[in-house]
Amino acid sequence: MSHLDALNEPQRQAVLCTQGPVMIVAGAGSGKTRVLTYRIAQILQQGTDPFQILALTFTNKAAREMRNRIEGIAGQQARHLWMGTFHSIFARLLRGNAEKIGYPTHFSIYDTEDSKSLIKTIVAEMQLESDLYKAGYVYNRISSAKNSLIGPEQYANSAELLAQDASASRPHIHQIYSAYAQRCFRAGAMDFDDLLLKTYALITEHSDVLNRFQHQFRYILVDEYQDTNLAQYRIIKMLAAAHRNLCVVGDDAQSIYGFRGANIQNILKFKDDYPELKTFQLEQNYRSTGYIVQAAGSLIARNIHQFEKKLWTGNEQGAKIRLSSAVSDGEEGRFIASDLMEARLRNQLNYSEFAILYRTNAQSRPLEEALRRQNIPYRIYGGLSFYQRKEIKDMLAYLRLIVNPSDEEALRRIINYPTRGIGKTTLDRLYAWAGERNEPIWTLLTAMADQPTAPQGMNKVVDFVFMIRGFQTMSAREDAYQVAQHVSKHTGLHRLLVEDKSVEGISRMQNIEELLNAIREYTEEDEVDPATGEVEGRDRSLAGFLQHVALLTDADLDADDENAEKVSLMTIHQAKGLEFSHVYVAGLEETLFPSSMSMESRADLEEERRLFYVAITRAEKRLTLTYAQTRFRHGNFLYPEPSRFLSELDPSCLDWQKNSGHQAAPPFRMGSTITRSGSASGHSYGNTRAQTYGSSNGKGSNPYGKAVHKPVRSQPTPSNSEPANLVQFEPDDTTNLKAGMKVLHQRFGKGDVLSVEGDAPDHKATIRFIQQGEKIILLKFARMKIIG
DNA sequence: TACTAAGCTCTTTTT
DNA sequence: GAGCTTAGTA
Repeated sequence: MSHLDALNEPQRQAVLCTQGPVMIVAGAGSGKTRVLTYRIAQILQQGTDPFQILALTFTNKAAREMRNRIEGIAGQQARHLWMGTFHSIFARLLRGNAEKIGYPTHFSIYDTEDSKSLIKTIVAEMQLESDLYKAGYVYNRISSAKNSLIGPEQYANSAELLAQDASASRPHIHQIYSAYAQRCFRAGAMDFDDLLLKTYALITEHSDVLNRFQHQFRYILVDEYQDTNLAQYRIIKMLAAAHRNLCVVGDDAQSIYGFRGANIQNILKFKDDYPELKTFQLEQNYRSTGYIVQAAGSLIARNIHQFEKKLWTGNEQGAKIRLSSAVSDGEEGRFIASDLMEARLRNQLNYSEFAILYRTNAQSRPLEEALRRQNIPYRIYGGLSFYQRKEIKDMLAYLRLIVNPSDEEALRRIINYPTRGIGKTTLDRLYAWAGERNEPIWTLLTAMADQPTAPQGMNKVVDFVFMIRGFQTMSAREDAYQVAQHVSKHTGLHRLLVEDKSVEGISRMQNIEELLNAIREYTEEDEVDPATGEVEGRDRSLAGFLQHVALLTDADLDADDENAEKVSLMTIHQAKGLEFSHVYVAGLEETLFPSSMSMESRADLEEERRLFYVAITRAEKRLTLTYAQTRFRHGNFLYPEPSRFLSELDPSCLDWQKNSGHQAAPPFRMGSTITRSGSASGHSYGNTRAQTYGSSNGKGSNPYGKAVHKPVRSQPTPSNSEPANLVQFEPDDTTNLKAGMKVLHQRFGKGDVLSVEGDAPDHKATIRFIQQGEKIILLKFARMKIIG
């Protein structure tokens, strides 16, 4: 048992105590993954069949990493562990028992986009006001109901929920929910939440199934237990009921998924369910330097709802946490980029040892711009994932339809794409018929196709049916790659993309090719499927691939890219579980972090604080916090205060950078300062009244384009920081950036200095600038579409 | 029916 | 800034 030497005493105990209910409270950086892997290895060494061990994580990445590490200790048998995300493991359990709850074996999995699209059609069909019943809102409502195991009937019978909806003047949510559930069922489709909800239904309604699982899984381990919701909690509890060898690992201080239904009480109250529980606390942080651990501790101590614990480290004290303010979001990016560059050269570091973290995905843009300008390679996580791109979803929709022709979202997507003359009126008729009979549209379509002559106006539709049927016959014989390639050619999808010679078109084509490659690799390689945990007897059919792909996320895509020399950019949520030598956290501003949506309730604010805690504890050696005094968001300039969280950190851990060198940007460059301070240093603008130049559409007095006045939200303290004469200038499509600048010159006189960094002559531009006396200060231009 | 341009909205985190 | 809707045209 020599490998256990690598563990400290609490870790060792947690590993060796394999029997009965166990809770491991593992502080940030305390070696949680290590304990989990050694524990599983330990259970295997006691002679347990890997098939009897169930290990649940929240991300494929965590599962994959753990499997690899266990394989390193315990060898090949690690491949047969039931290890994966809640969603993928439950999907696998559901596949095997789908018919018991009335679903086809190859049920589809709707992603958020599919779900919202379906909700939108239902709202339209029910003739409800689409402003009130916005898809996102309704989806969240339904999702949180499902996460609390509330089905449509229970929803309709819950006085509390109905009252909530009524007071939000959206009384029809329960009807939408009911229709939505019906339509998903009719389509043989489950959304993400259904994977939990239906698993729960399966094991509560079919005791034989529950029994089988209960006896199969002698050992159950759950990672990130603080992020489980009610559905997950109940399912785990039922599965563990026979053997009671349940081990949960988590850190209440890192519970950051409340918005997704995660209930921190699951970990705080875990002992109530298991009185014989053994608890192990891992409090020694191996990851970070002293100041970082201390600052993190001082922050999280402000939260009331948590376990009593003291995180400590034996590591050296290290450097203090640096705190820096920038004049604008662009300046913030430039500061980070140049600081990063300098630190890298001075300390001989690899780019991959740096991460830039932020609260919202939208913050990545100015950061990316700054990095590109300095030629710093970066990898950005999140945003549009590969599998959410339009062309990929189109292709997948064909494949989904082949496997499950009832899948109405897939059908809707591609029945007329590429266009084949099946227009809106035709579709409306089909939907109406299907609705009347409550049958999948496909049933209707095949009925039409099997008649000797097609009904009026349905010839094209019948052609479509025969095409899909042809694909189906093929997929019975060939593997996924063959089918996909055939589909790409015979639907016209391929031709459509090849003909598009624009930059976007070419990249779309490349994406399709990448998808085909991924499919081929899937059919050939022998690696463990991270989404299903299967390797031998792996399903190489189309159905297998779709199952595999439905639950992948962006973070899973290019695992081989992981060691590339690139700076990582991601939201803090995505950074959970990761660590970096040098970390920047950008955008520490009130209303952004904490988010304005989380400032109402104490619980929400505590979650934001935990999120900041997660951000801080990602850093090993050096942590830099930044905020901007001006932020351009969604077409408006904001003037946020520094985040309250900054003042919650133990000041003895902080090193305030006195705005060194970054206070006053040189004039006439993008991102120039907009502050109008009454004091000595600032600029003074004579005219504070907003002006609008030009008229609309090039047809009026201004032949070059139009200018739109944007109302400016001023700071509560009106004494400073209010931009004067903010104008947005939008050249029309015949005007490129240079021409746009020329227009500005003409309008404001030759003496005015106006320039942009870089050159983008092929781009349509949105230009924002202010007039300062006789001068124009360019604040920002944003590249838009490339002109033909 | 298909395509394009213009207009409007809203602003968090994700398996 | 992007996604979606609407209006207008071929």
